[in-house]
Amino acid sequence: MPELPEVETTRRGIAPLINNKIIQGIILRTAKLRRPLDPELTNILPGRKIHAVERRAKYLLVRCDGGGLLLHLGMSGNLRVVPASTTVGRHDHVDLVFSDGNCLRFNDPRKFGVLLWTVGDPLTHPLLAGLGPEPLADDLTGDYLYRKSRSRKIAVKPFIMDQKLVVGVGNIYASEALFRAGVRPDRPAGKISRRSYDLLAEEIRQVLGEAIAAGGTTINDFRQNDGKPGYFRQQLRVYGRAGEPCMACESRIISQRLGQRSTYYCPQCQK
DNA sequence: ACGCTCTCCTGGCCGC
DNA sequence: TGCGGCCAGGAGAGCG
Repeated sequence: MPELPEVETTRRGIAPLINNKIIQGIILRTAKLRRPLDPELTNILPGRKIHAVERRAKYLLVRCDGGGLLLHLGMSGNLRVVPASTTVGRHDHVDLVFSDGNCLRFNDPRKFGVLLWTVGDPLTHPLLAGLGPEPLADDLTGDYLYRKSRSRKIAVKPFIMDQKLVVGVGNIYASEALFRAGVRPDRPAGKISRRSYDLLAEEIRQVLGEAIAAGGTTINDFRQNDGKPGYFRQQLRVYGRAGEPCMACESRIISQRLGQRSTYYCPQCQK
């Protein structure tokens, strides 16, 4: 589900609803997400106040007194703020309960999510240590991608999805950005020109920005905090469109398996 | 270091 | 209607 735009959409949805709230308790209904949930959370959290909800890569950072919660939505995670008395549904694994009677409810069918407490600044956690630059900041440039890619044989699509290179580009937006930049996803990263990387860096920023503006992309179950889907799906040009005509040239969109992930591209527009 | 595969988990869909 | 197989928005682990 969530790539950077969906995580950012989630952040913007919940931040005003949980900022400055006091945590009264936490309810853990499963022992284990991608990492085991620490039962100590029930002792650590009560009484702490939330100061900010930030995002780094696809992680959400909920800053509190003395530390912060690090949250990753995995493939299928979803966060909503609801009254704590709301009926618990299937896969509602965690409630962060506030003293105002509401709770932040974490639902994750596939249990690929992560939730853990970090002492001090959550940005210093090892999970975040090796991450690449934020694509929406100015530090993602064509020059950077070009330099990092020299002598790399990996296909450019899995290359730009590597969070150590640049964060936030997942399977949907990787295909979309490569289409917009006119680059075939299976080309070796090291063989792509500086000019193409300039374009690609720009298109990554562009497509992520547009997706955030649309509230993210809903394929199956992603929901914004108000329960509405993300509307960017209508603007996808290649993802999920195998066999359909290219919006630019009418060629049939091709689907190909690359690094175990479905990839979509136009054989005419992308070279 | 790099490139590749497997793995965690559940649900939905497709074909038989 | 049931069942097996495959696929799904992520990413860490382990292998050669």
